[in-house]
Amino acid sequence: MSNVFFHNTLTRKVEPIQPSRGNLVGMYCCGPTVYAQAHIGNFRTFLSQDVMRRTLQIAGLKVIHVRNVTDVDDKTIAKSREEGKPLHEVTEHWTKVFHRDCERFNMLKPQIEPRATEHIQEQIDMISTLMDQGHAYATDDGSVYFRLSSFENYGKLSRLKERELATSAAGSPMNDSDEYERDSMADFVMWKSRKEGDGDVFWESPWGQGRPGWHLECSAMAMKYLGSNLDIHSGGEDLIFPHHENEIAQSECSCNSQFFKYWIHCAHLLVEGGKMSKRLNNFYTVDDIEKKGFPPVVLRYALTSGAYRQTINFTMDSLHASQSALGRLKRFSDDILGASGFKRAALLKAIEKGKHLGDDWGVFAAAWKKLSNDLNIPAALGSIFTAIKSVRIEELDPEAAAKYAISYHNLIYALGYDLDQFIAKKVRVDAPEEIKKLAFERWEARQSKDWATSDQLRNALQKQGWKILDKKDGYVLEPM
RNA sequence: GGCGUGGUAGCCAAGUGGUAAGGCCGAGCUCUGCAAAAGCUCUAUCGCGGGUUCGAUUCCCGCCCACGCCUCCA
Repeated sequence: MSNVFFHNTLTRKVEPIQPSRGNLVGMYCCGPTVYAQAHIGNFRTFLSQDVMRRTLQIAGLKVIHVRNVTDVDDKTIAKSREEGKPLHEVTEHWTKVFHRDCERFNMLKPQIEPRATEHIQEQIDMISTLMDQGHAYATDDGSVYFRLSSFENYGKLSRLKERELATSAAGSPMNDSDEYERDSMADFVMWKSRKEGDGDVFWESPWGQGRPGWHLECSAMAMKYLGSNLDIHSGGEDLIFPHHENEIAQSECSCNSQFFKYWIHCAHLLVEGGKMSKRLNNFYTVDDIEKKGFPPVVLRYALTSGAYRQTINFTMDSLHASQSALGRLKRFSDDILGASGFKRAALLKAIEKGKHLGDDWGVFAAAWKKLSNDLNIPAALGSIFTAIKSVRIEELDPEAAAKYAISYHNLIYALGYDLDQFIAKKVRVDAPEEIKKLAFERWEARQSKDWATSDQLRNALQKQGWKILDKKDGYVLEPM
């Protein structure tokens, strides 16, 4: 039994994570649809999953992380037609952008990143199995639907009753659609027959040309890569219904056993109090935030510092607050590393390689307890700041400092903050010669105790956007 | 209409049946030639009205407000 607890949507309870095989945890995350750059709301979820994985790792578990790339669906096809480019060209491009963004966020790479278009056969096979069992049926146009009435457990995740499905959302396209000949309005599509709008995007199947429905890819790929480690499945809360519900239906019918034990869902992100939308001009990507002067690590802090099951409200204020708070975390890191003789990169590498602490958390025990209890990051951060305040670094010998450094950096690793990126932001801008010259002149004036000249030069520098920080034996220039 | 979440200090945000973590901002102090930076200290009675209880912010009932979902969506 591990000492990590997560909230399971299936049971609506916080449960200890118990892998199905040894200490190996299979974790499947619904990944991006690659038709545009992922926005910060998408990343809120991906970052939570990253912290989840890191936390499991720190707890001593080995995680197999699978995150799919949806590279064929209505949106990707629409985009490719709009741009007049082949589908794979569009999806390749946005996949690369996604990977670059993940890297800048310091996210761990999933060991496996399967793409929908590379698993068409697996998906067709799954449909065939379901057809054979009577769980699916083909329509005259060559589409295949899942027969909802054939799966009595349908709705167990979202707790929707089947009859609510057909009657809810009055006036929605689902209800007045007469395009499909389904047995029941709630039946969902697994194979979509080729339409004119699909262009040259289609595959051959026993039911004719077409393409897989969206829900199918996750079922097929999760089974393929985590067949015997169906532990954690996670995604945004909007996926609970219908996506995950449909995945469960397909998968459990096709293999006759439980499809994933723990379902973990991340709440959405609001921007300035409302839903993010292009129309309101509050639709941000990492690039947008960086252009405003905040490195990805600051954005990471802002996006993860709320509890993952709670809606968070993203604002510019929250970025400023994140930056200041992160500064404190970084300074403690610098100081404790200095006292212990460790180097940050090397220490984090060792932690990543599996040198986890066990129970020896010292003053950081409370923080770890909160983090491992359903990823209560805000509470964990609170404990970290309290702990930091209690440590008198100047009184520590290197051995004691090393203990603090190790436990502290285990938490930093779990939270995934790239503190070096934070430093880099300040140093990134090298001062122009002219500014350096002024600063040097000021330093000389100070040396000769010419305070008037010194203050005058400091003002001049400030006017040009440069802050000067005096040190014991010199000074540092910072852009303001 | 159905489902759900939330209303805690200027802002953000944890939490608990016994008189409220933390962060940001602000103020004061220390340091400094003065500043800046940094460090330390300080700042709430938990939407409203009832009820249960020795005692509720935390449990129950009602109300008000905000937001989200029910169609594609992290």
